[in-house]
Amino acid sequence: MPSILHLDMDAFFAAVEQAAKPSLRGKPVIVGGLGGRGVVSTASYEARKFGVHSAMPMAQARRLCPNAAFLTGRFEAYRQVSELVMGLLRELSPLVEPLSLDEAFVDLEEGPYGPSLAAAGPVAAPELIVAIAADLRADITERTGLTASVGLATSKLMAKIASEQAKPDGLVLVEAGQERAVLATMPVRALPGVGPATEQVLRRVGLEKVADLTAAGEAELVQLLGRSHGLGVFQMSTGQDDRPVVPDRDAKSVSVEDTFEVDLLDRGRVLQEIDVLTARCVRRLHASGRSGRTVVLKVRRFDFSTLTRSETLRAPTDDETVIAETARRLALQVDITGGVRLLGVGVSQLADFTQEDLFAQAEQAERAERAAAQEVLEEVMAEPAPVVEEIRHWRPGQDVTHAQLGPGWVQGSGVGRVTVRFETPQSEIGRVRTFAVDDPELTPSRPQPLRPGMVLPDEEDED
DNA sequence: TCTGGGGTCCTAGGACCC
DNA sequence: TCTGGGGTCCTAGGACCC
Repeated sequence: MPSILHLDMDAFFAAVEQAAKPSLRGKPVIVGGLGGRGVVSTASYEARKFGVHSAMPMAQARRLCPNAAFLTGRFEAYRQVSELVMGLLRELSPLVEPLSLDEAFVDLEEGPYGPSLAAAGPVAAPELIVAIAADLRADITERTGLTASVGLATSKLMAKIASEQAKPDGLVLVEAGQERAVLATMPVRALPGVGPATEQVLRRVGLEKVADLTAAGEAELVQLLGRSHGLGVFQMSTGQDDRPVVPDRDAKSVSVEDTFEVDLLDRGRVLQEIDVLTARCVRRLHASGRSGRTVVLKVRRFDFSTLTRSETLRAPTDDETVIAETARRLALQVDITGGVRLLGVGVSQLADFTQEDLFAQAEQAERAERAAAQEVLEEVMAEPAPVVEEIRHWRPGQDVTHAQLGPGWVQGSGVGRVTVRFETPQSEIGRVRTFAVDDPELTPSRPQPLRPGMVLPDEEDED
């Protein structure tokens, strides 16, 4: 009996922007990194008509759809909506497994509708579950103004494939027993876990449709893709998937990274940026109340070649100094000739406690070991850090409030000016005004709720 | 047109231990 | 003495997902 639901919000980030900004409704909206090296995070359906899609370089998106609104992400707003939606899902079952801000699995069998579903029998159960899902979709739209697509099936695999088929703003049920028939004619890429590399391997031997995979058999797929992946792909091709819906999965790593507008050329700058990244990483670590034992440094060079260097400490830590020193030490092992495009700092092997003096002695010992390496660092770091000029910069899409004119959002800025449109989710299309970038009456602000009564999650969730 | 940021899982080799 | 076999940990890289 189908009891797994997969929910996917339609063009989520872009849809939140359109809900929040009346002037953008019905217009192409593109959310992503706006710098020279940015990529598209989400494109609204209006923008997709121009060929714009996720992960596309922003420069290309601008050429394809020059009249779109280009906005940076407002994750606080997305998180608000996400929490509301996840809350609605949890009313259907305790078994809710979020995959991202805009996607989740739900196992309805374990929720209040479970008994009715079990009792309904093969004919009535599908009708009941479709009714439940239809209510859910209506609920989401009423509470957020956004649309969601839903897939219903007997497994996570099929529910996810069904929701993909349902997009946008739809609902698809795969009835029990129909799994293989639904999959058979789909391209292999439709299977989650089959990406460009796997697709190529399969295509080389003439496997293009999911039915081809089943026909090829387990042994051949294992040969082509390795044991784990091969088995998985074969199982999926037959529509078999008994993975449970698992709520509250703990994160296994915390990491931050930054791509620079211009490649970093000297090691001093690299080390400096590592400190900045470490501070951000540690903030997130603290917020989650955890500590980690392995420190990972990621470096992407000018030619896009990417490498990682890691070091496992004797005990978990959440100490910024320890993590920064470890990451710096790792950085000294990397050849940066030609320039560094991206740096990342991460922590894995997370432990569930916040470190107090439990491991203080171990830390002491490590400090001693590090002293020598530190001396080397000091030399490299001898040059003074350039003063970062603290100019307030306004990013398109950002929420602001004007002391007289109230809430609005940044449409654009440049040559000392910032343009703001004064509108809110409930207002009419607002008017545009231009200010000096340092106008004291203009301040950044928190997102407006999409609906009057919409509950705001706690502020300190940060980052 | 040069390619984000946050993750997960898997593989494989070498160290190390019994 | 001329060569094991398994288990676990660490490190690095790659595929994939949203």
